[in-house]
Amino acid sequence: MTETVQIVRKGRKFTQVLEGARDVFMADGFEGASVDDIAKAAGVSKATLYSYFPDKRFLFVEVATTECLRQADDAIHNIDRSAPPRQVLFQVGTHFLRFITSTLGQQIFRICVAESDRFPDIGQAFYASGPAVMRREMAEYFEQAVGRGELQIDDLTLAADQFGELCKADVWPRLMFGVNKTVTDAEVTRVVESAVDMFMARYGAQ
Amino acid sequence: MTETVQIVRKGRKFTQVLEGARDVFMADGFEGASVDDIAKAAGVSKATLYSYFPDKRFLFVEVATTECLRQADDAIHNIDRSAPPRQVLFQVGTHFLRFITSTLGQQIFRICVAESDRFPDIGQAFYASGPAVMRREMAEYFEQAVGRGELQIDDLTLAADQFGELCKADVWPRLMFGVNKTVTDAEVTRVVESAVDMFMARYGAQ
DNA sequence: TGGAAAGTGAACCAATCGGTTTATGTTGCT
DNA sequence: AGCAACATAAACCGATTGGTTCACTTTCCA
Repeated sequence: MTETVQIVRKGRKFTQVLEGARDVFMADGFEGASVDDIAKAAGVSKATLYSYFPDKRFLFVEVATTECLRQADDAIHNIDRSAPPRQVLFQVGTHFLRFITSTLGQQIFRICVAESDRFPDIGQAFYASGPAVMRREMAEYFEQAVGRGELQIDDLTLAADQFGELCKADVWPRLMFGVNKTVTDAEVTRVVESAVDMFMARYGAQ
Repeated sequence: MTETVQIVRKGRKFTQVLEGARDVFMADGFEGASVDDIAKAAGVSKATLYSYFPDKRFLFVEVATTECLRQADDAIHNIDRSAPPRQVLFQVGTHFLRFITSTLGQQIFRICVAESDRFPDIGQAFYASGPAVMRREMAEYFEQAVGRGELQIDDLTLAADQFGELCKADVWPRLMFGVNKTVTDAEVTRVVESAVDMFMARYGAQ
């Protein structure tokens, strides 16, 4: 029935494979990355690679989720949830925008978006370890802040999604469609500040 | 030097080719769509197809820009810019969200995002005929509304981008990553209304 | 009506890619 | 030392794809 494909996450060369895959996927995209290239970059034979992963797609999913979870962890551990909302939002927004505008963040997004309709697993795995984590974490914070009387929010998860989207304004599409190659710190700050302003105008207490 | 590739936009079968391409790209994505399939769907020989377009990519760019411009036109002609801001925003937001969540809108976005880093022309052409048009049109409207004292906005284009992003919240990523297959009218309305609320809380006069 | 332009379809080409297999090392444990 | 698990390199396979060519037919228009 439901064939559960087991990925062996241990082994002498598992990390090597994962890192090689990450680099090549990042450079060439999903279709663009050939398994031969990945094996070469990982310093591993193709046969070895296929002993760890049953499929090119599984390999990518593993890369993407690993990287997303790493980011989420990073964010969660570096943010002081007891600071005033403006400050928390600014920190979270900056961290978030920096990640999604990084080369790796861009490529993960590109590939997931492109392959999601033919290989739904890829998109769903990404959604679960990326956007969904951020939303859950933010909604949880909002709940506390509402409890403290710092914010007034009715729909917590919608508010979380809105903040995420606001942080992308302008700068992210320009990057995504190759209009710009890089983003300056000043641009990040400007967009995130404006996102915080907007968010607080709507959901700030009073 | 700069080789300007001329696309012959006239010819007995030009429209046929374009429509066949649109259908197949929509169904299979960029890599997934084979030129043979497109020719077959268009009811045209492959040789004929290649007499109109020098390249598979040019063919897609033509499809994408045509469709984006059609949408923009549609929006511009169907919106009453003299109505109160809330109403205008709601109309624009709904129209926009409906398009980007449509099958065609989704696929165009998918392909453009995926191919933009290897073929920057695709992304840039899309950006110019999609996001950039919407931003320009919105900023222009905002300027008038500010003149009438209905809105208070300092950075017109940023505000336009923010509104666009707000309309995507929640529903759009879920679609993009295959978590959901369709979107209900109720969901569209809910997200756009919330976007308008947020926008007005920040930029509404008084 | 006649000839140029446009279109056809099918064969063809060169290249790539994901994945498998095989025969041969290499590691590491006991 | 000896054995089993792991790893390698390279050949190989089948399938697909974008793009070209060519001999032939249809369409259009002066």
